[in-house]
Amino acid sequence: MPHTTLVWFRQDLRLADHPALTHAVDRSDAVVPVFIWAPEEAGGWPPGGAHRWWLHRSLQALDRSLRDKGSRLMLRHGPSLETLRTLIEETGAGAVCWHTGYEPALRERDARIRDALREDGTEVRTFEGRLLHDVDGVRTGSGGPYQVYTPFWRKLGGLDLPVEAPLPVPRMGETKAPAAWPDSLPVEAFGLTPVAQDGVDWAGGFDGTPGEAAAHERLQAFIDHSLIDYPDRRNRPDVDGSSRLSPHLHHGELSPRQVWHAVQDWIRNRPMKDAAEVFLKEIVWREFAYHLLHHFPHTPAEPLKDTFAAFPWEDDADGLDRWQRGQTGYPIVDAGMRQLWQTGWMHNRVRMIVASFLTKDLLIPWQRGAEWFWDTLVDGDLASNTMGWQWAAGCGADAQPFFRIFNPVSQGERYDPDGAYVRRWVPELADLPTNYIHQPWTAPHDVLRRAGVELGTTYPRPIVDHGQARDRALAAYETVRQRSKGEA
DNA sequence: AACACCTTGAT
DNA sequence: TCAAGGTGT
Repeated sequence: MPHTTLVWFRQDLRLADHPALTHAVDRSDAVVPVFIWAPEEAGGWPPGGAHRWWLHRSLQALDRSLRDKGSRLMLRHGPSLETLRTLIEETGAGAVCWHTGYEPALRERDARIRDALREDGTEVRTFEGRLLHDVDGVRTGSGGPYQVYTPFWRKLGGLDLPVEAPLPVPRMGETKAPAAWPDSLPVEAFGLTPVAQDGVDWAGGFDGTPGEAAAHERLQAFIDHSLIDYPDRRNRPDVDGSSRLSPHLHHGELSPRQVWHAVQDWIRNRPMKDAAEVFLKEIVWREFAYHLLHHFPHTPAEPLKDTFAAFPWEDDADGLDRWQRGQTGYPIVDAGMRQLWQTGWMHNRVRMIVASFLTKDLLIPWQRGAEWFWDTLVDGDLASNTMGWQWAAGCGADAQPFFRIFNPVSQGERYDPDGAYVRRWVPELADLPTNYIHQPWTAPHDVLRRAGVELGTTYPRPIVDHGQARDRALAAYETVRQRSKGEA
């Protein structure tokens, strides 16, 4: 039994259901929790701005929880291997443990660190703390990875997927503290909170409460009040029926095992399997995203379907800028992009609409959209972001067929029928009557005047005509479609 | 090898 | 009603 064990926290900023921490507490006299800030090791995907804002607060929350237990979180600035070695020397630790990561660059880094530490004579133990399934253990009949969701879901067992019970918070107590705590940086030293520019604080309106306690409150509130209506309300950005667990899951304040068991408990108490199944399928979509990232590690940058490597995308800098700023002239698109910028989060239905608009209406490469989301989402997750964008662009696993091009007007009318979502995020349109809220350019002059809207001045005219843009996208698709046929 | 199937749509 | 074509068994 090693005298002291380092627990290397990464995307698992919680105390409950933390196999690495539990192992360390069970198996050593002293436990030293550590978080290392080393963004340059992320292989071109360092945490984005909004993500860092969340991380800052989540680290504070974790440190508070640890202090309540007589422990504390050691904060250090990378590189990771050298930092761990320094901490081992300072604390006399004989072992290090952590949870497996799945981002390609971090996976390689972790393997290198594991080998180096073992050569030093340090015991290294890694645990599964992020997923419900074993990414190497789930294979198709022919031994390959899945590329279609439904067979993947069935293979896991659907609702009958066996999920181990989550672990309780380990009993730490003062007895597990080291004789002396090493030095730790203040979290402010990482510079994670965006600096206000021109008197405007970007993060001032960010949404959600980081930390393990808030994550559990959110989960319980969702199960108690929203789960039963989830199938109907999850697509409505105006009524907010989604779980909003994504940032908590991404940062590991909550584990998918905890979510799974909480929902299964809810099912047991009432015969409402269907609503729960729709939600748990979303949790398994997250598993699928990790399955894909693990087996196709090139996909954050390159399309999964290689015929799309030759797709005639257009690098339209002005179009990208207007999309990012929510100035496309399509209200549902602009509402989504402004919600994202102001709160660090966007409703999933709207994520699909804005992604379709960028890739189909503007023909801008999906990678530009993925990069923007990466920088602006508090839940930015390499696996989910990559899968989502490739799905929307039509070049990914189980993608929507390319010719399914979202119509931003009909999508707005269907999922924001009263225009409440648009009015909230595009306030310059707030006084427009509902029948014009999703297509202000069709409103008569006097209606616009009464609503205080002057197209081209207070709100932009559409930057593309959707009908023409749709034809252009289909023609562009035709070029790679012919190519793939010719090669076959 | 044949066959069923495939998250979220548009006209 | 239409829109391809691949995936997985």
